[in-house]
Amino acid sequence: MEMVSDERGVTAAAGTAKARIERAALTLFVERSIEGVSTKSIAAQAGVSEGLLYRHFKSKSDLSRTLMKAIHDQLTILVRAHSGQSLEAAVADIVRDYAALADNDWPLFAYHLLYMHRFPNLASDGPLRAAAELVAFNQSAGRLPAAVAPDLLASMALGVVLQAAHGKLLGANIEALSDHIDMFERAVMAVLEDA
Amino acid sequence: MEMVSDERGVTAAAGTAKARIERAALTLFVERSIEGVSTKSIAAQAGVSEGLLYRHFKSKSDLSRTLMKAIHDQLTILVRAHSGQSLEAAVADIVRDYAALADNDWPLFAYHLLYMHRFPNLASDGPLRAAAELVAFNQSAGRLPAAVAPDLLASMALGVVLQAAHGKLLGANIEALSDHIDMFERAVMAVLEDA
DNA sequence: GAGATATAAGTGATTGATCACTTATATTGC
DNA sequence: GCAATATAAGTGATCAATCACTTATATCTC
Repeated sequence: MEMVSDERGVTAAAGTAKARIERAALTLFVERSIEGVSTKSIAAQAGVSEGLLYRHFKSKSDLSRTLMKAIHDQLTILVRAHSGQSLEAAVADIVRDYAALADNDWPLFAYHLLYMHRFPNLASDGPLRAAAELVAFNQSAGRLPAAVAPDLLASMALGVVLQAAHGKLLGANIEALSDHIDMFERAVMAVLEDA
Repeated sequence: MEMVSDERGVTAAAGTAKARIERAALTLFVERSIEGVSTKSIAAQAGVSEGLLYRHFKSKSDLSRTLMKAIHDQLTILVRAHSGQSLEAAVADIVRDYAALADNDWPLFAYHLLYMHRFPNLASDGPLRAAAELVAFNQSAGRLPAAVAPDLLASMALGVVLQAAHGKLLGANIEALSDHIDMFERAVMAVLEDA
């Protein structure tokens, strides 16, 4: 059973009813907010009955949490994957992978961008925490000024990329984030070193 | 009739039923999302009847839009107010005022941070647009590199501060944004000049 | 491998609760 | 005594979730 994580599915096998439900929910949640979307409309968009939704998820809240955990864990792994390199290389890789993920599955990325704050339980181990650890390591190695709290500095650095993504949400003329990764990398490094 | 914009009211006179409704709505919207809050619960939190809500606002949607326009316009004016100075001075003033507004009325600021994307009609004239114009002016004057799209660069610069605010929402150890304005200013300038 | 039995996938009608909003009535300040 | 301000009691619609039931797919027994 092939596991995918692209336009066709989040964690379930592509094409299955469960994957169609997840994709429909994701799209509608981003368009109209989580609470603003009914289980009936999710089922209609997925082309399944409303009852089936409850065979695969115990509640609408379970569905929304499952989707968030999928992208949240994906982003966390993405940040941690580049910890064993020089800071410049790590930042370049993380920025590139962030942009690629956003471009390859914008609804999933936008879902995390918009609604992560509704899942505070997940925040204790997420991409922000992973980035803060990367900052702290480079501070203790003397490669970054140690005066700033690591999680705050990580927030500011990530904010450069995330707010550009937010601009795309609001209709700014940004097609693909990947078109700007060199600039993002320079800006992130500038924040880390000059703040 | 005194107009206020602090913990006790957004645009209405302090202490009036209308102001209490606005403040209750704001608090609940930030806690539970706009669609996740009922008119009944807003009225209960404000200590008024549900019907009274409809004497002051024609709908729940009107109420949420009124609140958003209030903070949106306030932020726009804040950015435009500092356009006639040197770039360094403008950035310092804007960062200071942003942080002060966030600290003085966190629910109102958080409301803008969280739900602005649900009001795309307002985006054409907002703080992001005002910041983009400031960037464009400094680019044409040769004080900033002209290679980057102004709205994208403005997004990235604002993102430094806004993502720090987001960190506070997720429970990071940030008490007051105003405690970090010098660092924010340095980071914003670094993004603008090095990106 | 055929028949029997179990399990998973799927349906759509229905539930009580809650939704945004309205109407009829009361109270207030001048 | 009259507006303006407020309230409580409603309205039909829609909500998330569950229900009894059907169909398809395994798994087991011999």
